[in-house]
Amino acid sequence: MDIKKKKLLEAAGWRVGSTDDFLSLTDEEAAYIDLKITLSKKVRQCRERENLTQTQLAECLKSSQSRVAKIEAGDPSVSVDLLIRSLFALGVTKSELAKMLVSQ
Amino acid sequence: MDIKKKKLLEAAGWRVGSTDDFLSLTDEEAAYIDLKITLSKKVRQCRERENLTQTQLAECLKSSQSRVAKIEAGDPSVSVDLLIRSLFALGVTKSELAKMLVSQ
DNA sequence: TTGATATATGTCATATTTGACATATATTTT
DNA sequence: AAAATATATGTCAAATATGACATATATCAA
Repeated sequence: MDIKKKKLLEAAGWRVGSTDDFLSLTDEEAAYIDLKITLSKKVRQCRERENLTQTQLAECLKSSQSRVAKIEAGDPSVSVDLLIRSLFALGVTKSELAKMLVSQ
Repeated sequence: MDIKKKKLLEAAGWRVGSTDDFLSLTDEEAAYIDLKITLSKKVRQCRERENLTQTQLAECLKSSQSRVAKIEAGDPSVSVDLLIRSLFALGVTKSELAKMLVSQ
């Protein structure tokens, strides 16, 4: 059993029991989940750096506090689109985004 | 945002920089569209480098040729999620993805 | 402790994205 | 040239993501 992949899924909020789905997680699926986790952590980091509450960031995004909470929790219902739009709303540039990907 | 104007410009192969004035986009909207254009170009680049047809890539993605065409055309109906999953399916790593963002 | 504020979680109707299909148009091969 | 192959475009039902809401649980100051 691949512990790394299991931790990826669990951290992302997926229910990982003893299902066969988990075992067949491909590299690209793992990379995708890994990316989402990375980005979600960065959103929280950037928001706290700007001293914003989740509610305030939600206003910038024209979203809701509960969705921002899900963004930062790496909830499976949150798309990479929303994660990246959140970072852009926090003033992150494309090259800063690139750095975020390599610096874990 | 005006989806029709966006699509018009995309079909015409618009460049970043002129989009701001023409569509009066916010910085974050411009950054988001710029990112999508960058990624869509990279998908085509990577696919051709691998000597795959759109149909073959579609098989890897469990999608369809027509959607791959839309991915590479930067169609507004295509999410960043799908763009990035396409790149991962083409074997691109997270750090390579990061380089793509800065090298344009 | 209490109250105030911030964050987390669950649900759901609506909105957006999706693969699939038909078909048009290039592009290449013979 | 035609035939074969590749790519583009439009449409649509189904799948997925979304904001909004209720409410639970922290966190912190008075």
